[in-house]
Amino acid sequence: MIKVYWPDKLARDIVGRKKYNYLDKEIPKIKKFVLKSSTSISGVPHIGNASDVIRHDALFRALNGMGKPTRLLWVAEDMDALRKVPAGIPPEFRNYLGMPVADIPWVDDKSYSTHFSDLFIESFEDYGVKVECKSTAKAYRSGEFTKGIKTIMKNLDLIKEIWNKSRETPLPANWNPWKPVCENCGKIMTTAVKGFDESGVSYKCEDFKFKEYGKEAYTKLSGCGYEGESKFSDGDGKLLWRVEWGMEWATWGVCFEAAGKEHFMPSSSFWTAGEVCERVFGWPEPHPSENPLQPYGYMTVSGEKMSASKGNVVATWDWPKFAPPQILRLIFLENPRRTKDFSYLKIPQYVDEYDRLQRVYFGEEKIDNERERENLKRLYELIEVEIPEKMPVQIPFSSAAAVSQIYNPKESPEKALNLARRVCGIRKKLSEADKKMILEKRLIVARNWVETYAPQNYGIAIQERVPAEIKRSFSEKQKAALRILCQELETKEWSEAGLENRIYALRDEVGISSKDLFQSIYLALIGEKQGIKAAALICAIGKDKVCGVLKQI
RNA sequence: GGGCCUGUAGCUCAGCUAGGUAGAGCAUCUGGCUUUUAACCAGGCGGUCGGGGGUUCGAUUCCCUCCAGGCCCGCCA
Repeated sequence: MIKVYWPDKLARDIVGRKKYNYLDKEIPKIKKFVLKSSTSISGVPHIGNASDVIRHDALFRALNGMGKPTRLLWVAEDMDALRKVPAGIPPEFRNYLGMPVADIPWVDDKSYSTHFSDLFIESFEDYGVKVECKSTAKAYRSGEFTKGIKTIMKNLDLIKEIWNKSRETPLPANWNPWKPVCENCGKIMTTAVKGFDESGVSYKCEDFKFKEYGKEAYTKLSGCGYEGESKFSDGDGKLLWRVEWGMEWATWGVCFEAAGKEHFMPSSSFWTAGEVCERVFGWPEPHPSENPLQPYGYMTVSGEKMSASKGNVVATWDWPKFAPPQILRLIFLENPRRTKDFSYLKIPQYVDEYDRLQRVYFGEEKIDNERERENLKRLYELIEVEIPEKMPVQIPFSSAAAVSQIYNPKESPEKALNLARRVCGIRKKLSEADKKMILEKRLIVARNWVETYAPQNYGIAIQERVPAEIKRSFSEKQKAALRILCQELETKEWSEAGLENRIYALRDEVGISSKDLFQSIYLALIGEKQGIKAAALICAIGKDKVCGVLKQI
């Protein structure tokens, strides 16, 4: 029996679901399975935001794999107000607090939210994610939600009954879930509804106090005092969250949407929205309850939640510059319910894991246990951006990092490629496609990683002074070889290839083993028993520095 | 104070929803590699499965409890 990877299992659960959860009836046959992922655009969309999209995409692939017609929606929650100016955004944006992010000007014709959501959407391609993009602001204003809003307004008593289940104080008699945008000042947080009928509400723009994320004190937002009316059919406003969520599901026919754990607390939004979805709209709430994916945990960086307002974020479009996008998919698809603490130093290890999965997939690495093998192959399919036709050439990330420091792949691509080939013992001739892949997907990426996130001189740190115990450990032959090497470096100009030949010849002249010779070179220069291509290393460090070290022997 | 999730080798994880004397990769270590010495090959080290109870012939797997970590607990989305 082959164990089914969680997206496949979840996909089967979704397809096999029979009944409503609040209504005693059967779910009609579903023609198209709609998955929804959404992101609130409070600032720079970061890799933590991508987790929701990537996990839904895995499920999307699983359903497609079952031959089920499926749509994957991604929704920008851009009718939501800006509640805090995130780190990295000019402080003047304080003036826009309380306005829908879709209405805040950026540069050119872009709004604050389209600026960020466009960048986010463009970056989806790097991760192999294809989605249909939606925006709540557009949906409200284009009339896409008008029918849903009307249904809500016809069923206010029922909605109050549902919502009151999770409240201590019941909603007041004149309560209405519509939140208008102030026609005068453009804020949505400051509008207080004063009355309503079946076509709209009347409101006054009043001062509003709220807590900014991470702050104890209340922030006061000034209302402009304007009194006006907001018609539901104009869509210049939004429904309160719990109601909005349920209405979205019904409007778009959503079968599944995972969300962060805060939505799944008892009496939290998922449950209210679900009941609204079924009892008000008659659409089955998206596959709820315990499942392998939800509620999912967030990504933390050194123990802190990654969030736009804290500023400890990596933008989704920056990640591929220093790590393969498949790695991010891997991190999010493994153990999805667990909170992930991330560190840049773990990247080489994750890349090794990815490479291994690729080898297993192409049968280059044998896994005896059939179940495990199938599992790993499936995981590879789900994390790969585009599955290659045949097994690609692999360069371990740590080797790539070392090579990229000796020859900067951006400045001398041919030299870096050559060295990488020799370091990794690749004999076959590389095709142009191989070269491009190794250069762009590995060497340049590794170099960026080293420059930005890795310890200085990752792997090729030359030691200024040779420690006494290392000197003492050298045999007479080793010392002799190093002295000769030093002398010849000083008196002659060497090419890398020439130097390599000379080192091997030296081995025979002095009469020591390759191991002893190479070990002494590496121990003297970098304090390690092994190292990368001695000749290349010496050339990269420069003969002056090398001789400075070797003279100490 | 309450709720939910998580806790398996140094690291990342599998196994746990049909309970049967602990698994993988990476790292580390050892050996091999006479122009592939950070590649590659062979091998070793490494965990009383967070602690304690219980059910059972037998529990990492089921139940209870404690501990630790994460997240959440607003007429915010």
